[in-house]
Amino acid sequence: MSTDKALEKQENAARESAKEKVNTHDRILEAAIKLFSEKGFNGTTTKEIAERAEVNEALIFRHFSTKRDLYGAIIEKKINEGPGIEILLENHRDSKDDRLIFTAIATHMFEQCGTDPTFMRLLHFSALEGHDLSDMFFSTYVEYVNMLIADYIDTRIKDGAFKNLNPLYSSKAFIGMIINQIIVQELFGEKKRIKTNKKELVDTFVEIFLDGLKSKKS
Amino acid sequence: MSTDKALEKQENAARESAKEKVNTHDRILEAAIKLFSEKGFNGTTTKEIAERAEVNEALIFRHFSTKRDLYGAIIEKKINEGPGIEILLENHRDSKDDRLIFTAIATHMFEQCGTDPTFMRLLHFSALEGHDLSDMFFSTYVEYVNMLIADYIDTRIKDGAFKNLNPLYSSKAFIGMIINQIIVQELFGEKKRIKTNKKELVDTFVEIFLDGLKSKKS
DNA sequence: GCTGTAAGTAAGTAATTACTTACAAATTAC
DNA sequence: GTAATTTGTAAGTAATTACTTACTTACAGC
Repeated sequence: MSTDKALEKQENAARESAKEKVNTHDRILEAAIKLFSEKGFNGTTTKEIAERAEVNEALIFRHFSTKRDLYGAIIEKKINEGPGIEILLENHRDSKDDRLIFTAIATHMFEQCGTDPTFMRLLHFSALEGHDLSDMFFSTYVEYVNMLIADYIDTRIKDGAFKNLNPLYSSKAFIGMIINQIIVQELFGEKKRIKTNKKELVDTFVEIFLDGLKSKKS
Repeated sequence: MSTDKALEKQENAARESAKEKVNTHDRILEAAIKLFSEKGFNGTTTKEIAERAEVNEALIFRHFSTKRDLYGAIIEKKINEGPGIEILLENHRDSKDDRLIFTAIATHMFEQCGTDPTFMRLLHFSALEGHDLSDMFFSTYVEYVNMLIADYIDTRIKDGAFKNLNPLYSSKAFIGMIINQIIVQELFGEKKRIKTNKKELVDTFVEIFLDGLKSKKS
């Protein structure tokens, strides 16, 4: 019996250390991210979140005073993660290999959204449902990335490599191609119905974009 | 007094005929479209709809057996309205004036979404919230328009005017530029924060797209 | 061992939800 | 004119919602 009890205690300790490592706070956050991204703020109940996090519902309100607070914490967390596209541009900026750079950007965005489809949904839900932090969410990702790319295009115009088009609008053209494809795939479920050759798609986008931008001289 | 009463009756009749012309059914639909597009399915209550439509809440359930039914009716209505882009293509198809055609398409899409911003929001909400008819909604608009444009591009490739790129992916590139801009404007509220020169934007998009597609010979 | 604090829980609350019912008024059919 | 049918309404229902409360358990510091 004493061995039984000792074993049980050991097991409990092990389970607890494993469970406690991923603490309650994070478990709630994780569950909420999943659910909010699937069904939006209004479509998700605190009861569901509690069940998914395997946590008593009352605990949610110890950690986050309000459901909206929890939502805000999630958006803030995602904002702090950042887009992670700067590195790509920084790494290849000096090479001035436009095809390489824009292919890398497109591929990166597709991969990021492919591995974490919750993100796009969360971003869109927050915009549609009009969350307070939605603007920050948006400017951290959409506007920021837009600015980075516009900046690169601007230098290439000054190099004489690109036509003298509005760099911001040109950037929007490129991002638009990619983001819209991601939206169509992830939000509207095209992914499940139509098979897309991602490499050919990216190549087509980059080809059109670069040939569209290149100055006539070249 | 009799004149008063007669006048009152006349007024009532006039008001009623004016109000009845826009019958209860349509008033409910109209109010629901507005609200669902603003706050989504889960964010909208039947009480709100009734208030906005100036109709007793119970009447909603006489006309639509369920809240979800009402939502379905709205989507179906929007589906039947159609995108209205075929005419543009049909009108200019034989001119083979690519710049004219694609400028017309872009302008048309911007204008349509600018005058009825409810539509884009409704489309997105239905996709995110996973409504049954969302797929049809999507294929009627997004896939259909995509196909029309891909078709035109295909003929231009066969004319030797465009490079031999995948027509569907090329079409996606063009639509992506525009739709993403509309989403950013209407859903994420860029419209209110940043002033965009719509003409320059459209010209930039068309310039990039066409020069990107044009075969080298020309 | 005792005490103060944090973690966890079961039960409940008031408000809101989609939807119903039972009834009155108006309109139409004959 | 009256019967039938449609149109409108006030009040209610059961279920669900976000959030609370009052209580127990686990653990840390001394």
